[in-house]
Amino acid sequence: MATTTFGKGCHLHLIDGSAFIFRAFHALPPLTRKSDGLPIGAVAGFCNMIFKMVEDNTGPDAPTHVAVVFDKGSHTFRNDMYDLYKANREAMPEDLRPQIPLTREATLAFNIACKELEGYEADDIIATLSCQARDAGGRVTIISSDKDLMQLVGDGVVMYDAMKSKVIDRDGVFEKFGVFPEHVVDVQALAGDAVDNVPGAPGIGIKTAALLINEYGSLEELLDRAGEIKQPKRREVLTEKRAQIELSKKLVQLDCNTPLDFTLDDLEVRDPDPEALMTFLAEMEFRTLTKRVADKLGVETPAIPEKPAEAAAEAPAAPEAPDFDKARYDCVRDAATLETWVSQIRERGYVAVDTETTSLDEMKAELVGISLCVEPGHACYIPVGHRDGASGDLFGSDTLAEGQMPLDQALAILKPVLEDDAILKIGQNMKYDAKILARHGIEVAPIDDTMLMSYALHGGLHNHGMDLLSETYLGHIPIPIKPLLGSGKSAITFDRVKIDDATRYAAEDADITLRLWQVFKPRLHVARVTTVYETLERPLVPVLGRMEMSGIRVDRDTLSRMSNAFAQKMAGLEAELHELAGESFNVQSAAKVGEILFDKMSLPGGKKTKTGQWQTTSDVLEDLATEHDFPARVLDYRQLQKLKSTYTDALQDHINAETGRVHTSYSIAGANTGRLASTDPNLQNIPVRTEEGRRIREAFVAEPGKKLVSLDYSQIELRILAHIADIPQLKQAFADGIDIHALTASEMFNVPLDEMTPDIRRRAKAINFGVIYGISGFGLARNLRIPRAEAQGFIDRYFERFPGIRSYMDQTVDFAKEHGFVQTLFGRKIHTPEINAKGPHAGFARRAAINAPIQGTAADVIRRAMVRMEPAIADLPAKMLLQVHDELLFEVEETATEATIARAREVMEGAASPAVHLAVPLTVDAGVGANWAEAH
DNA sequence: CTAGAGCGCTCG
DNA sequence: GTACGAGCGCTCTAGC
Repeated sequence: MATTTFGKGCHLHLIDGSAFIFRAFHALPPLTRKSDGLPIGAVAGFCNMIFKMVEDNTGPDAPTHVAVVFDKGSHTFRNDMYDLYKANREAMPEDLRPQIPLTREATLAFNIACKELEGYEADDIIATLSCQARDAGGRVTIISSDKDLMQLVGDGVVMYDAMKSKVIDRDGVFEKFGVFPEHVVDVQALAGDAVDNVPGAPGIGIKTAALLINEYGSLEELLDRAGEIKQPKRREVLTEKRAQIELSKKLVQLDCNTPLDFTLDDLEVRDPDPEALMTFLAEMEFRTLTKRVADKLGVETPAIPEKPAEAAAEAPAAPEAPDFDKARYDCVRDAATLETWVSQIRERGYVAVDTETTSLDEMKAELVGISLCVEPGHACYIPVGHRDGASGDLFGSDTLAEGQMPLDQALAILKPVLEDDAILKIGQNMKYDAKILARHGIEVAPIDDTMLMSYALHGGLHNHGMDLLSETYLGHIPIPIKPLLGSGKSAITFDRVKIDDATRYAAEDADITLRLWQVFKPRLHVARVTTVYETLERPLVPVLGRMEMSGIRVDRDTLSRMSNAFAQKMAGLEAELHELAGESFNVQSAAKVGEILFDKMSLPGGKKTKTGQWQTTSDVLEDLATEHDFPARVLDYRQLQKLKSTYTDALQDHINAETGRVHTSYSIAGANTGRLASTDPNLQNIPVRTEEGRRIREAFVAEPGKKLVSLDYSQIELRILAHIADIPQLKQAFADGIDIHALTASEMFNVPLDEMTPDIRRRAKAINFGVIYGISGFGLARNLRIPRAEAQGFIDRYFERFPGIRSYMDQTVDFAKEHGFVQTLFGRKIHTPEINAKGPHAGFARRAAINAPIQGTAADVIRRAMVRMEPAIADLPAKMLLQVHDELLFEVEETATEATIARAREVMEGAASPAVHLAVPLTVDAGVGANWAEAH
C-alpha cells in the first residue's frame, strides 16, 4: 500500500517495456532455454536491466516510484486519425512473440508495477505519467531510447538509454534533433518517420526540419509563412502538403491525458517477494542472474536442472537420431493405412513431404508417388502412378505385389492435411512439390523448406542440394537415383521404377528432409537469420510458384521466322568465311577460328587461354576487326549463331504444348548474393542491348486484350552503394534526380554539368560500375581500353572525391576476414570462405566480398517487393510473370495498366521500409506494350 | 555413346 | 591473373 503521496522529492522511473524488449531482441545474442529451446534472450536482457537498476538505485537519486509500461492492442486512436499509421510494420519475429508475456511476468516477479491500456501506446502512458509527476513537483527518468519520447524531456524529466548507459537531457535532445524538446514534435512532423509510416513533408529530413523550425520559431509560423521560403522545392512541399504535415504533428504528439485507472501513488517502489522472484528466474533457467539475485536478497539459490547444451551451429547432428533403417519404411497401398499416417501427422502437427514424378519440369511432370515422414526413421511412400515397365500400364489396387492406390483417392485423403493451417509441411525445395500438388488442386501451406534454411544459414559456403546437405549435416549418403533410373538413352522415368525400390528411395528422401529440418530449425536463430528466412526466402515459394505456373506467352511463328532469317544470313557468312580462310572449317569452333587468325593468317596481338588455345573472345576480335574482314565476319556470325541457337530455336522447344506459354523456373537458393536465377529456360538473359537482339523480345507477347507492363528500379545498386558507403554527393544527386554518371564525371574531372560530354560521362559510368564490382586498375583499363596507369589515376581521383567508398571497401573486407561472411542491409549473410586465401584467389574473394552486400541488398529489396506485390494487386486483373533482377514484368488487362503501374510502383519504391530506411529514394521506371520489346 | 570441361555470349 | 553475379549452347576429349 502507498504510504506517501507523490510530490516534491519523489523520483519516478518509467520503463518503456515494449521498446526495450524489441531492442534487446535485436541487439543481444539469441539465447534459448536449455531444457526446451524456448527463446528467452530478450527476457534475459530485460531481467538483467531491471536487476541492474535495482542494484544501482540505492543512493539519494534512487527512484521512489517505478512502472514498466507496455503497448496493448494494435489499433490505437492514431489509426482513427490516419489509417496507414504503422501500416508497414513488419510482423513480429517468431522468436520474440512468446517473450512478451514472459516480460510482463518478469516485471511482476520483481514486484514492479506493470501498466498497459488497450488502444494506447506505451508512449502515451509514459507521457501522461510523466506530466502528472512533473506537475506534482517530482522528478522523472524515462528508461528508453525511443526518439518519440524526447519531446517529454525538460523540467526535471530526463531519459536514460539503458543499453548505452547514457542520460539524455535537453542538450542530448538538441544533439539528436537540432532543436530543444518543446520543438521536437515540429521537427518530427516535418521529417516524418518511415518506421511508423508518419508521412511528414517529403524531401525534408531532420536536419532541414530543424533548420526551418529554428528560423521560424514554430511549425505553425513556418506553415503560415511558407510562401517566403526561397527554395522552390521546400516552398512547394510546405504549401501543398500542409494538411499532411499537420496530421503528422498530431500523430507524433504524445497524449498527456490518457485515461488511467491508477495513480502515481500506486507505483511506489516495493520490495520483491523473494520466493516469487526466485521461482520465476529459476524457471527461465537464468543461472548467473538467479545466483546474483539470490545473493542480493540473502536467500538460497534454487537448483536449476543441468541439461546437455543445445548443439552449436557447427556441431554434428544429434547423436541420438536413429540410423537410417530402410526396413522401417512403409509402403502405403490402401486408404486405411494412409488414414493411420494422417492421424500421426495430426498428432505431431508437422510432416516432411516429398513427391516423385516423371519429369524435372513441373508443368509436364506426372505424379508417381508421395512420401511422408513424421519422425526420424518413421517414413512411408504412397505409390500412385507406377506403371509396368514393358506395357506401360498403370498398376491397379488389385495388382499383386505392385498394388497401389488410385491417385484421386490418395490425394483426397491427404488434401485436408496438406492444406491445414495448423500442420507444417516440410520439404526440400518445396516449390517443386507445391507446384506438382497445385496442378492436382492442392494448395500446400504452411511450409518450411530445408533447402532455403540451408541457404539462409550457409549461403556462400556450399550448394544446398539434398545429397550434399545429408552428407554434410547428417553424415549420411543418400541412395543415389542413378542406379534406379539409368542414364542417357536408356534412362527410364520414375513411374517405371519398381515400387519396392521406389519406397526405399522416396521414403528416405522424406526421412532426410525431416532430420535436416530438425538440425537447421534451431540454428536459424543461433545464426540470427530467422528473419531473413521468414521474410526473404520462405514467402517467395508460393509467389514464384504462381509466377512459374502462369508462364509467359511466346509466339512461335515470330521465333520461327527469325530463325529462318538468321539461318540464311549465317549460310552466307559461313561461305564468305571459308573463302577468306581459304579452307572449309567449323566456324562455331573457337579453336579453329583461333588457328586461322593467329597461326595461318599470323595476325598480331594473339593471347592464349589457360589451356593453350588462342583466345577469340569478342573484344579480341573487335580489335582486329578494324583492320581485317575475317574477324569482323566471325563476330557477325557469332551474334547470329547466339541468337538462333540460344533464343529463337531453344525457346521454341520450351513452349508448353498445353498452355502455349513458356514456364521458366527460378532458383531461390542458386546465386550466392541472394539474387534469383532463372533456368529452363533462362528468361533473365533475353537480348536487349543490340537492336537485332532486342527483336527477340517481340516474341514475348500479352494475351489478346492484355498488355505487358514492365517496371524496373533505376540505378538500384548505385543508390544502395551511396547509402551503404554514405557518400554525401551521391545521396544528394539521387535525392535531386540528377544524372548520376554525369555528376560523378563532374566531380572527378571538374567539368560543370552543363558542359558534360558523352565521352567523359561514359568513363565515369564505367568507374561507377567498376566500384560496385570491386574496382581494379587492370579491370578498368581493359574495360575502357586505356593504359593501366591512366585507369589507376581515375580510381585514385575517385577515391579522393568520395573517400567513403574506400573506407566502405576496407571495412567490408576487414569484416569478412574477421567473421567469414558479409551481410546485406537486411541481414542476409554471404559467406566468404576464400577471403583469407593467398594468391589470385584472394583478389576474387575480395572483390566478391565488396560486391555482395550491394548486389545482395538490391536482391533483398526486390524480393520484399515481390512478396508484397501479390496482396497489393490482388483486386486488379494483373499477374506478375517474370523477375529480371531489377525488373518485374506483369500481364495486365488493357484497362488496368495504369492502376497496376501505380500500385506496383508504390510497392517497389517502398520495398526497403520499414526494415531499412534508405538515405536515397528508390525510383521505378515503367513501360507498357503488346510485347516485351515495347514494354521495356 | 556420354559426361564434363572449356569457351564464348547473353542478361542485370 | 583481374572487374560482380548468373545460365546455356557449342566443341572437344576422356573414358565407358
